[in-house]
Amino acid sequence: MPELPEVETIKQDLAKKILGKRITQIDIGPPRIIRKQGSAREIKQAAEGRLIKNVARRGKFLLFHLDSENTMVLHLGMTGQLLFFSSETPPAHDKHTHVIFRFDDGSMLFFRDIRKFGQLFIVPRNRLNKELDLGPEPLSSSFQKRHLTYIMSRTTGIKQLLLDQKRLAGIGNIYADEVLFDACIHPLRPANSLTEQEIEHLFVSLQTVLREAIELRGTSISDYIDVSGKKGQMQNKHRVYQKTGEPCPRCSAAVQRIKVAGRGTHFCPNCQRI
DNA sequence: AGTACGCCCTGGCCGC
DNA sequence: TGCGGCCAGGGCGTAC
Repeated sequence: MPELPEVETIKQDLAKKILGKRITQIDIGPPRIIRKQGSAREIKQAAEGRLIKNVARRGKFLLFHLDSENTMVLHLGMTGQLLFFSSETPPAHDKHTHVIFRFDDGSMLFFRDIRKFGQLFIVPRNRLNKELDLGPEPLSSSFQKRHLTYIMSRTTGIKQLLLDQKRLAGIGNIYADEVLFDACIHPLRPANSLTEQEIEHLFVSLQTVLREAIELRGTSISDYIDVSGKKGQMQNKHRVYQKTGEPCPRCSAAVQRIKVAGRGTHFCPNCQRI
């Protein structure tokens, strides 16, 4: 599932490929990738003929700033993929390809999404923050420990809080488990029960785990691939996610799996005490 | 306002 | 071998 590191990898690759190009045509298939925020016609109307001025990321959202007052926003959901094809490489387009962006140099961008949890919509740039309604970026240079302390000042379980995009942007199920393991914090701990040292540790773990994941170009467990179709390597560095029963790399205790907020949650019962 | 839960969707896996 | 049933989960709508 694409989380912050995967979307960041896609963003960086995509910027090199489509920055400054003009969208000549957008073909949108029948599935409801389009949902509420605007019909297919509205998206075509707003984006066709426009230049890609910038490719950015906010949380798990990809942002395509157009040469107008609008930004085209894409969320990859659980199984979304963006595949770039230069004009020389004829693409293999299948039943899971829901949107095709064509550019003025003949290149194309395919949006595939098996489970159709993805979203595509247009937002006027001045309403973007309000529409997305996201917490701070954990890797932003302006994100400081005191911000994390503030986020943690509630009784909600720590994992549930990390997954709440309104509190902190970009963390999904995989990195929530990996970050909490790195910080030696039990996923069910009430957020406001963390000590100063634990918040410090969590703050550092957020940076290290997410940065390493970006360096390794993300986690490819189920469907994630980059814009060239290549897998990331971070799954090889996972220490607890989907390692139920395997020895903890720190203490060799068996990794446990529980359900938290409806999500499979993996942790070391010895290193991460309640 | 905060929280809990069902729903969307498909492929993969399990058991019979 | 085939097939029904269940599971994975990000985000949103609904209920409390």
